Amino acid sequence: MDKVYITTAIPYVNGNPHIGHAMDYCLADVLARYFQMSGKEVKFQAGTDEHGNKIFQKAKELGVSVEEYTSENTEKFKDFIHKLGVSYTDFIRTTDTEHEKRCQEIWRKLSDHIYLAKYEGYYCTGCERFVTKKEFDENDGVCPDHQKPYEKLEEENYYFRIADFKNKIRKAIIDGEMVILPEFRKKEMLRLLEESPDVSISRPTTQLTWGVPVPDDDTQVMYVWIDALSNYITILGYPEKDISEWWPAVAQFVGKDILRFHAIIWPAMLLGLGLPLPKTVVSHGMILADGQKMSKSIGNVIDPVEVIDKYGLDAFRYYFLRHIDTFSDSDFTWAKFEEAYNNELANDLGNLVQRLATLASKNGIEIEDNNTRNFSGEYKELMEKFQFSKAFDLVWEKVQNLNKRIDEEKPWSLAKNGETEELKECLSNLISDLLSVNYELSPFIPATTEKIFEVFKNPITPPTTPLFPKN
RNA sequence: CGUGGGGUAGAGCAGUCUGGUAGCUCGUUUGGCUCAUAACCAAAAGGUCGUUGGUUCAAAUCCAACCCCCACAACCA
Repeated sequence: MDKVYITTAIPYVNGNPHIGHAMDYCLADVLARYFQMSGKEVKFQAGTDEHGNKIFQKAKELGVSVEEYTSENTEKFKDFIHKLGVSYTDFIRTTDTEHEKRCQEIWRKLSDHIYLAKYEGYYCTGCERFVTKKEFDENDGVCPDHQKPYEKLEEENYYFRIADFKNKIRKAIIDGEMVILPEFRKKEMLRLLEESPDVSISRPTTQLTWGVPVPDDDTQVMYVWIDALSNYITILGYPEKDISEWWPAVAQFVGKDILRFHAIIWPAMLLGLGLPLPKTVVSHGMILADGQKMSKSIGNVIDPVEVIDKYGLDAFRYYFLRHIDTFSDSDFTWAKFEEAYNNELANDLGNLVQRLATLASKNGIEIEDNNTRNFSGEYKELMEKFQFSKAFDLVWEKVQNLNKRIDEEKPWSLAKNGETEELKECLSNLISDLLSVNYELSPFIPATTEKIFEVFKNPITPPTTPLFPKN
């Protein structure tokens, strides 16, 4: 049996789960369910990124141990993932001991490409971070948040020599060995690749302690990259285990904001380890609130949990998988959401199920349905190109066509005229086609499609409460 | 000259690669149906395709210049 591996970006647990994380999970989940239904064995990773100063400080502020803090937050993310109905199979925390050990092994294996160098720059003791030259100039050398002049500071860091891999990465991207989606991001990445400097991958312990220690140097701790990115393979047991049955991943889902790390640093690491590159890196767009970027300060943040609590999980999945484009930025407003909910979920699909079930049950129709179901060619093609919103559109067209057909074939007239044979055939066909459509809807809105399959088991019984109630 | 995306009916978008009567959804108006969650179906109205110039028998689509909006620029998606 074919095996496929799908990954999601691991969120940094210093905040609450938000809509951006939800996108990652939903997209990956649709693909996972699709592959599962296609008879593949699926491994689906999810996890949390838990190291770094921000988390360390946050815990300190709250007066709890950092272990307690990260555990609590990880639970929040797990709850969130469950709430989204995500069918992940494996969960990783970067604080897992196994992960930390494996990370150190990975560091050792990459050591030919790692060097120690001095970094000199301007540093704000208030922010506890270096600022860019540009930022320094813009603020006239004084931190606007702390009203303190930046200090010139130098520190020693380990660097990972991206330059060693640039040619190979470029070639892999161009040849499609590692596909970057969407296409326009690929171009952007190729350009960024050319400019990519070697990347700093450690911090002195004087600055950062909450992280994986650098092997054989107790004055340095790993900075995010090797620690976080390696999760995709440490979860599979790398390096002790042979991961070739799962790796390379068929798809790695990331937000466009972190695509560059997954298209440059991550491939460089893999090449350094002698591992194949992921087959596809899928970058999804951002969700805008009424045309604007969501931000806490503007106060226009859409909380996915609120949407789910108000309208149900599948309504959420429906909107975000169909009306939010898979690749480019799309807009969310409550008005649009409600419109889609009422017109499409309730009127198109909910009502279709209701009217067909009622017609069948009133006329004592029994369904003989032992067809093996499968996905249409066009649907498969779109799904395998990760064009989920397009695939969803395609299926929805079929839903609407069924409503059309009912109107054309007028089963209620057949019943009135006592044309029982014709009636039976008409309804059986309609129901059978609905169930085929339902099958294709399953990766997107699994709970609803399960209910629909339930409705059309003999004896056919119309849902007692609407699938998508209005108000 | 930082990089990338975009400007097409009231709104949201497709069409641009591979030029050839401008399309979809919602909304609006009108008609039909009655199985259904006042749901469903049909039809109509509505656009100088950002601007200007060029290529062509023909341009939303190719070329050039310009205007406007948005995102990104080491992790507050």
